Amino acid sequence: MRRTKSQSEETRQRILDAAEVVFIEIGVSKASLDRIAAEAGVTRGAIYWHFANKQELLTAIFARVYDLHVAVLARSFEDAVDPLQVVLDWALNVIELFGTDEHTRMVYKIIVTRCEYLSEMQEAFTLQRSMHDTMVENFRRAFERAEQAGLLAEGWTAATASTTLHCFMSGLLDNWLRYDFNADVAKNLRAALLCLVAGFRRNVAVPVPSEREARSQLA
Amino acid sequence: MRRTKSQSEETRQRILDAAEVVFIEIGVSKASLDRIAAEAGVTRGAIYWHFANKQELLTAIFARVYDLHVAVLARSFEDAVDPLQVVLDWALNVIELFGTDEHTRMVYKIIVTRCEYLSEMQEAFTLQRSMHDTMVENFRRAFERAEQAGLLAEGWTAATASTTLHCFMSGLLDNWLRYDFNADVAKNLRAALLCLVAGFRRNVAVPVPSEREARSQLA
DNA sequence: TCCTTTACATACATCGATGAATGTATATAT
DNA sequence: ATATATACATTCATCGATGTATGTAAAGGA
Repeated sequence: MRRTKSQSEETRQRILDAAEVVFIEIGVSKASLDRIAAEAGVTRGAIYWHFANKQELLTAIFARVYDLHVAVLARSFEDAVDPLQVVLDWALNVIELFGTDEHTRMVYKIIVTRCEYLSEMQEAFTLQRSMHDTMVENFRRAFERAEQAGLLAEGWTAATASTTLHCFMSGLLDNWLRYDFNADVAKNLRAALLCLVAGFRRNVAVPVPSEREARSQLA
Repeated sequence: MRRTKSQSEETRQRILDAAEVVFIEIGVSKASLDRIAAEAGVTRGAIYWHFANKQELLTAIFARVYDLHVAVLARSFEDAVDPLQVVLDWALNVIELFGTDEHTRMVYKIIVTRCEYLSEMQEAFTLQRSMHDTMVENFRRAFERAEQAGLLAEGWTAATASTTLHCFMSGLLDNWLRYDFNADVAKNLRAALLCLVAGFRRNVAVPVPSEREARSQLA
């Protein structure tokens, strides 16, 4: 029995949901389209109707969260007065994105721990690359502005501060997704981030902002 | 023609080398034993003689660097006077391990980017787990000692400092292996680490130690 | 109303990889 | 010197997964 257009879109979404689940469960390489179809309550025929192959299915999973993803990454970066505050806000935004959206978490968990990072997958990894590249570029620009404005604490340069925060964020996400952090750990991570960024700032007495303050400045 | 014992061991090592190369090249899941055998200049028969299957071959690759790995991780941690210096030294040791030993780099690159991190692989991931767990535990203990000794700078707690450094190191290694850092980047990473750890210390004027100083204290 | 297209399900052919079975020449123990 | 275990190479059977081809019932346009 043929479905209506909206039913078809439902089927497509169910397939994507099922693929996420199965990929997480047994990894991308071992996940057969048959297994994914069973999880979605359809047959392989349905999958081949909506997607050319497993590769395209994987790409589609990533594409589904891409817009939300880009929206967070692209938040204003140039016009703000205090570059260190901007950097902090941006990092908090990323953490909040991962804390809020389960699809984002599942997709990144798949990228980080459930598939192999090969050049042939280039297209599928656009999501991860854009995230990484945006992070590196944003941090570099902001910390250079901070350095020129004399905002950086003794010892730090734009390069070292940028590298430090970038590695911190990468490791944070990697650990989060690899070991399934709970809410407590996430809270601790935010606290650590606040300390870290505060430490970049010159002449701070006890400047660690409370989380409420930090979040109010996001609004 | 049957080989002598030492020849046999040579063959085994050649298979392990070949497996590393092929795993890096096309990923663990797509790597067939046939391809690995060809790379090693033997047939699948030789591989099945030395290893039960691909899984065991993977485990053997990891086991080959395990001793070196453990030796670095286990370096003295309790008896040193300055816990922050201990933490720095330990982190520098890890960086040096990865900078020096190519097998370690390849093995970790395989773990991070060329295979799927599933529970069934538990045994194979002992290496990575021990590294991670040791890191977390060592950092936690050292920073707690530092906190009790009043060594931590304003704003930092043992928990946040430990988390920060742990995430930094995870992200550092992840980026290193994922994007094949060159020597320049590695130098920048060491500089960033020195700044970061210096920032953990209370009442520092401009205490960022030169790299030479830091390394001399390792000896 | 009829025709075409859609949205799948079903059936089929193929292929690569695995693992086991077997073959074989030689090192090594006795 | 002979026997046996070793260190592979070769062959074979099997199996799961893929992709395609075909079937089909209903949706939607004319």
